[in-house]
Amino acid sequence: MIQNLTEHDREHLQEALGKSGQKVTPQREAVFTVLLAERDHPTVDEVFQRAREVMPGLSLATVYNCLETFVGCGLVRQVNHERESTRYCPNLAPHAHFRDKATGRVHDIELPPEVLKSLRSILPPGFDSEVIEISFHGRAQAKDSPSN
Amino acid sequence: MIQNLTEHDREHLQEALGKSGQKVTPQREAVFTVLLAERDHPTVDEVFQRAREVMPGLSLATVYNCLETFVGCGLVRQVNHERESTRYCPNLAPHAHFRDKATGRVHDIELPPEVLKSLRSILPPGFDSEVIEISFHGRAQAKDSPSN
DNA sequence: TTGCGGATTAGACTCATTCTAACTGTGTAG
DNA sequence: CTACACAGTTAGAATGAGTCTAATCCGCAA
Repeated sequence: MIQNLTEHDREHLQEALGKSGQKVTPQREAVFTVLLAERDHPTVDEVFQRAREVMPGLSLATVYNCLETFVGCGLVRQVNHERESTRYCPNLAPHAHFRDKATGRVHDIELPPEVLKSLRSILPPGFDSEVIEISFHGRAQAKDSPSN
Repeated sequence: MIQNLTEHDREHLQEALGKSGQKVTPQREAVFTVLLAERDHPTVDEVFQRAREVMPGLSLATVYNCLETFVGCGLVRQVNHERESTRYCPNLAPHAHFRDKATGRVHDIELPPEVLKSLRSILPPGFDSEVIEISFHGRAQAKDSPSN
């Protein structure tokens, strides 16, 4: 079940929100509590359901707002970051992607075998990966090179 | 503009489709041609628009079908693989994610600094990345460890 | 009190994707 | 030749995550 925040966590919340000029509200506290209670990468809807157990009047929109706020002040990370349209590419060689924030363009980045190998090596025993997706997000000054 | 497929590419298409018991159709050819013509990681809708220039009657559903078929027989890769609900986690340390196909669960995988560094090193000059997302997809025999 | 502004709310809306049911065209058994 | 099967295609409806909007709430300052 959902416990209250520890003093430490409440301070953490307050400080992070304060830094970007925002306040602790009961709703934010509830959502944050849910996130800390069960660290299973919940979806927005799961957060909503769980938080409602404690605060029945809470609205879905508020959960979206809270999570956005938290991400904005670095309290929480989004896992499925890029939730845009799916894109396709015919480049089958192992490669990473780089999304240019400025242009929205996606560039292919070659992925040397040794890097791929070092990546695989970080998986604990018992984890068997078929697909690895790597995507960078940032800015590219590069000219319009033939991506892919 | 959209050229016809080279003989080589047509054979490639035919072979890949044939292997999984499917046929080359004019629509599939058109969609494949579009993918090869401009390798800019188009969205489904972009593929649709471009393919329509050549085949005006083509429907959006067919483009979805074709792309799914192509991915299924390994002709094409999906870039934005996981298009599920966005998930959130309060683990701010650099880490990768592992999605267990069987359970749908997401596990955090620790990301050692040297691996992170080697990843950054594959970026060509001019590419400046703020965020790196790494996600594995596969199966985990591991017990229900506190994913986080 | 009054008014302001940030936060919250319900519900409408958007938009990518999926589903459905009808239709087409080709191949094959009779 | 005929007809049945079946994969592929089609338009449009349905779904579902996420966003937007306009109304309301609430604490605080004048």
